[in-house]
Amino acid sequence: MSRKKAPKSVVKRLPVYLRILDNLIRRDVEIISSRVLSDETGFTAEQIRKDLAYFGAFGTRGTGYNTSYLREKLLRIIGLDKQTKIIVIGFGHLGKALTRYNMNKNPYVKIVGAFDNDPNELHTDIEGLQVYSMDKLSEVIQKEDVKVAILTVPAEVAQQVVDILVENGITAILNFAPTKLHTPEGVYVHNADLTIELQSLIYYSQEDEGRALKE
Amino acid sequence: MSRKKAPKSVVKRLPVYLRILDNLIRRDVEIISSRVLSDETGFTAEQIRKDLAYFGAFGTRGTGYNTSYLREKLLRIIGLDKQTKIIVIGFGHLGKALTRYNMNKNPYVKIVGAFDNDPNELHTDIEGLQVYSMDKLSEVIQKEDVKVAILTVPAEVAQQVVDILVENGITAILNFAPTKLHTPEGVYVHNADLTIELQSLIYYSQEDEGRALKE
DNA sequence: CTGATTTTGTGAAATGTAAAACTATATTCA
DNA sequence: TGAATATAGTTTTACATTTCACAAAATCAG
Repeated sequence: MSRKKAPKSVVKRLPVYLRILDNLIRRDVEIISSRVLSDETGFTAEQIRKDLAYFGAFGTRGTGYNTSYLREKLLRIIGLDKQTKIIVIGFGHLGKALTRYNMNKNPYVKIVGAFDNDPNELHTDIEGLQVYSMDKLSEVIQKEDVKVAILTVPAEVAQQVVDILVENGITAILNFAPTKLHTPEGVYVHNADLTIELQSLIYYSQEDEGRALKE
Repeated sequence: MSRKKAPKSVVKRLPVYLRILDNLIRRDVEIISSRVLSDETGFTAEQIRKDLAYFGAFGTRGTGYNTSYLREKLLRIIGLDKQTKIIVIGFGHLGKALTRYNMNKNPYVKIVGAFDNDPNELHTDIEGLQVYSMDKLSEVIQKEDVKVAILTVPAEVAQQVVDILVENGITAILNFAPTKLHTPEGVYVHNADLTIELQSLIYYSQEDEGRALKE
């Protein structure tokens, strides 16, 4: 039976389920119900079951889900069953912090290179990390067959860098540059614009949301 | 005439409009149509008009929007007409990078303090920034009357820190800790979980999204 | 000044997403 | 063994958001 394409909102929840499963397995929990997953994640049990149903039937009625089995399935669905190669472009403070973060906390990905224009940034104290000058970008992407890039360059040069990325086969970009990127069909961009996150947060920080009303 | 509460999706777009307006004003553009705003933002013109309609009628039919006027209105709606005080909790690499980023790029906010447990992190080369030990948290929040916090502490201590934040009147949290936070009604949490962003990106990086289908 | 044009603002329709209700299947225990 | 219980999977309903279509208002051309 054929299923519909999973909406973005569903895909965003899969890594949350995965993380919870990792925690449960570490605590030797073998079976978990959608009800308990609901408590752990904050999503409703119905939603969790529905989300998983986009990809198959992984549970046992009357019992629940086997944590290890469901984890394996999720890894495969998300695409983490094989290690994903990633590059970081823009190696300022943010780029460095993100690189460190992922190398320490994210076993499913491997950062195969960082890139910066500024020669001062071309050496690093991060162990096992190759830092290249920007003109090595095409070469490394092709040689390592990289599909995913994290972008932390200044807004002014972001589009120009993205054009190179796309040209060399990058298909997904996590964009921290505060600008809209233009990409062809088939290249997925997720904007992680910290200024926008913060500003929308400030909206909600004000008790007087009544300013949104007029009479 | 009374308007409905603006949905989250609308609030998330307001800062995008604001950024475009800032750029236009810098280029001395005085009038802008929803059509051109659409080109700049990637959102449809209808959506932009509808978004703005949640808060009032700011344009002139037949002409468009006055950039300076709309900017003033948006600043007021978002809550950026007065400078917002912010604290950063967790002053590791990510906390430092975010602090620097906001101090350099975000004129609408002021970071009034950073906090960390580790004494090594309590001095900084960031000019004009106060770094405190964690036990000063309550005191500073109350003295400065802070409402917004950026959280970059380890997952294990995140909830415990959040409890202190809430207790002292913080109403909005930008959470980078990879864990679900429990907060009372009225406290807004935005999760900026970089691992989850990256993993959902990897899902889309795979040409074969057909794995989402079964036959 | 009048008709054509532009562009906003808004009610209605369509779409997408989440929640609820229901059905099917497995387990447990008397 | 079989009734009661638990829980996944599916269908239906409700809700939220976006898109569409058009009326209202301003501008412009002659």
